[in-house]
Amino acid sequence: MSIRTGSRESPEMYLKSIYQLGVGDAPVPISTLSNRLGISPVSATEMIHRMEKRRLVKHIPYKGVSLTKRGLKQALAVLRRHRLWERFLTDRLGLPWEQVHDVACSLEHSVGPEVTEPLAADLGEPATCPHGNPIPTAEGEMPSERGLRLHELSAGQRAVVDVIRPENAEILEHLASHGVTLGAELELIEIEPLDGARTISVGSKQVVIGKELASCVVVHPIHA
Amino acid sequence: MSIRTGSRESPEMYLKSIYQLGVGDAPVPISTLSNRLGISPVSATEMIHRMEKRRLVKHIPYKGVSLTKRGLKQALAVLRRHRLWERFLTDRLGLPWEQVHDVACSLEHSVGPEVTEPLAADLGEPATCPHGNPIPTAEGEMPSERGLRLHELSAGQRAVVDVIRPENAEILEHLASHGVTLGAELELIEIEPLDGARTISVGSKQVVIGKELASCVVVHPIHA
DNA sequence: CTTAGGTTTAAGGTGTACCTTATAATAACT
DNA sequence: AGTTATTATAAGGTACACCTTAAACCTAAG
Repeated sequence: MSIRTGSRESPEMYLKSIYQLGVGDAPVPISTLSNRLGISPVSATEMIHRMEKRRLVKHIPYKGVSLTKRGLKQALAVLRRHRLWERFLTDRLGLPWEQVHDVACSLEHSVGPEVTEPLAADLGEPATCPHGNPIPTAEGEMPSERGLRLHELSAGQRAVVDVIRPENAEILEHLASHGVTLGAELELIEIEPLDGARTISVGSKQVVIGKELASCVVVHPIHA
Repeated sequence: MSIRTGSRESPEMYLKSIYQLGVGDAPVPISTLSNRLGISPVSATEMIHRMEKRRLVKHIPYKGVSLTKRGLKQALAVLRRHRLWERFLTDRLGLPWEQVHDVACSLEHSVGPEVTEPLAADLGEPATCPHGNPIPTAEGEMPSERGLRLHELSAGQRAVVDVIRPENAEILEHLASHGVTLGAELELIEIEPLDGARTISVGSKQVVIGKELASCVVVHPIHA
């Protein structure tokens, strides 16, 4: 009847964020991190120090943070749990696409492999979360997830939507309302000068989305 | 991307324990509570004070704690989540009977009705947890759970096991290894003097279990 | 009615995870 | 090289949930 959960909650969020913000092996600036987590830079620095003592991250002053081998392993484990729970919530409970992310965020810290592995089995060892992101393997391998971003397309190119990231309810709803959903086929019509907003055609409609938003959409090009 | 879970974890454990330790409307002594939770009486008193401010419990000094209407409602909600997760873990993931309690203990604090109600639906609105305990309704009603305890039987009486409580892995495993499982039919053979250990026959075997342990087993008598 | 034992309050501490304000150090740009 | 902006550290605080030790208090039992 122990009561302690041993608040591994926050550090896990840091790990996940560092992993997701990291491009290649470049260290993630603490400001970027604190920004994403909605935490003051000072507090984030403190936390990073604590995590460094536990050998989860390496901090290069004035450069940023990167994950150690241990940290990476743990980050991928959290990510796996997160995405499996998302699948569970949509596939088994029928919760809507846009809502599952937040719920999965609280579930991901609550259980270990003794639950997530049977869960993965029950779900049929899915390869991706409902938003199309790949699920790390139980062994801690991340399937390559390099795709083209919508804003990297050039005018006239056709492509299919693979992933939408980050899994923010607002973003997901907005894109969905414009017809940009997983598997949707689209064509890039025009790139606006200055702002770089993209005009794309989806189905029979034409919609305009900003460059930032476009960069949330991962696609693979198809031959027109 | 909020990071705060708003540690409702511990208070919820207190609520659950108070509910489960409470017999009728008698207040639960803080020592009993602190004992169950493995926490010092001083700390428990502190927590009770905090919870009193939030109008979750009423503390009568030197008597004990009882739940307010709000506290009761919340306790039953936690219990519902707990027992639904237990069902999920056994029915859907095939985890063993004796292990699901601890896992459910961490899951029960992570999600609200937006998840547990669809979960209940998916599980077929079960009425009891895998250990036989009744699941409170979504409206916060607790189905009556008064049964006879094994130690209340007299020699010669036959009965069927309905519930085992508390859901402690050690207890569950020990009883199971003696053939005392849900639905098992048993007969009380003899009550040992002084200690009050019970000799019972289960299946074709005779086993002896202590009085304390016997009180964990809820049964309903049958006509021999 | 007194006293032993359980209960409560008080006082001081720990560790985690956040906050603000202010100062120091560095990097990067002109 | 000097200034600016970012980044880090220092100092002091809050809140939660636990801890110990010690003193005050009540209750119930002899």
